[in-house]
Amino acid sequence: MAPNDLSSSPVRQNLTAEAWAEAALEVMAGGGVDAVAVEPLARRLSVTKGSFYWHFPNREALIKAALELWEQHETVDVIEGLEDEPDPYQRIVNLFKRANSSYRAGRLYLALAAATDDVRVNEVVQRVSARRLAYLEKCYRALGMDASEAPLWATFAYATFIGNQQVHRDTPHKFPAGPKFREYFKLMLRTLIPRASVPLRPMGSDPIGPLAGAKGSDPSASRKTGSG
Amino acid sequence: MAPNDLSSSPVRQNLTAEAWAEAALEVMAGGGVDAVAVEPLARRLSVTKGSFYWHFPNREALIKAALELWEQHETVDVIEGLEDEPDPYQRIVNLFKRANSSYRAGRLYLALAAATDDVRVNEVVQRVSARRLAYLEKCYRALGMDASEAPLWATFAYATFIGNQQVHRDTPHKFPAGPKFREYFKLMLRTLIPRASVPLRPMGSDPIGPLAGAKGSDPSASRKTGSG
DNA sequence: TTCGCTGCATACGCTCCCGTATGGAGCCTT
DNA sequence: AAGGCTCCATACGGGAGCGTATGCAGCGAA
Repeated sequence: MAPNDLSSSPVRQNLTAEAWAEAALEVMAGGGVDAVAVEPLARRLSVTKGSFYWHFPNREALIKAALELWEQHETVDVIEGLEDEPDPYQRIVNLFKRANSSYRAGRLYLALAAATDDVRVNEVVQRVSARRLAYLEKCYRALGMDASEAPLWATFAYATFIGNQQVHRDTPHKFPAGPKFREYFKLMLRTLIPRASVPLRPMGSDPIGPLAGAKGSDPSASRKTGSG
Repeated sequence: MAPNDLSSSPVRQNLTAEAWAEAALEVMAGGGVDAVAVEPLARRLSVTKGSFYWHFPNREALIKAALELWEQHETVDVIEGLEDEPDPYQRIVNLFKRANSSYRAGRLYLALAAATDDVRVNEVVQRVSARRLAYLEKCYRALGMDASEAPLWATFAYATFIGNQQVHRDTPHKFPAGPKFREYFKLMLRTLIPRASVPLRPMGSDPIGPLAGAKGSDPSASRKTGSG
């Protein structure tokens, strides 16, 4: 007996706490931490508050869980996937590619970082930002820079990462798209990765690659690609 | 209960609508547009809602007025003060100095730009951002760049402006301060203003100047200023 | 079948905020 | 001094969201 098909029937959803946290991150990307409300989130998930208060003691716990989930996404998924690359130059290139491809993740960071008043958010954002900066500094040191130069270049490069996401979000039609983006990308690489001091690798041709997110991230890129 | 003992204290404040808008911008810098609430704002100004609804028809009008005030601050005060400088190189330098000095204004921009959901805010932010980009592009063209190069360099430089504010806010203790900031500043100038193509002016020594905001903007900078 | 646990629904009181209505004190005019 | 205008206080109704209490269906175990 009991041939209950849980997969097709919407009766039993069995929402996990992580599903609530993911949904919280979703709305955080649009309105920041203050946008996380229990009842609207429950409506969004087609349940009621009763479900929420079973998984979480209160709204505060949801925010905490969401931030922890975000920090884990940012560190484990992003940084750890880059350690394989042995060439420090290519590591920075990969960082650039990631920074410009994950449009949604960038929006989440910007939305979270904007909550200046919230102490909980600030701590997480600070850790994430500091980790990125430290990783970039390590890359620049691997390129041959000393301890006084590397932090400056790391800050410079990271500021450009973040700033690109900001400009891309604030004025999408002004941000380089399509072939112009490839030009822009190469310009940033030439400028932000000085290889004059210690030329570890020649790298003459094109180190960029397919640029996965450069097309799908900007919808406006399709209308003005008539440059042949 | 007729005689109120408020006679000695400032009974008559005569709050203007602009004062309300300024106060709204104040809280926007910390929590974005959603943080603008009438009653808390009234308590902040030591009045009641009765005052607010005399100057504004509703909360929406306050937000509209605050955004208009902000846009005016951003365009009139910031851009117009730079047109005097004839040298395009020095104009960009001045832009850098402003971007790194007005810490509070930077926070306001970041907080406003984070409200992705709000259409009213997006329009204003887009105009402000586009104006800055256009101005920077004009500067680069004045340096001798053609119409294909200048937008890329303008975007590059502007992204670095914004990114610096973001990094400075998110990880203040990691951002270069004091003498390191001067180094960082010169590094950005060298990198972001290519003068190799058309050297309009020699500019040998130090074009930076006092850097007014570099000290007061970062509280952590006071502990490492061992030169005085 | 009965029991007990899980996962969620329903209902309620509370707080905060918005917007309106109304009154009233101060000041200015005539 | 009497009326009118300005600016704000007070009081009220309504809605949205938080947290709690309680009910209730499903499912496994005995």
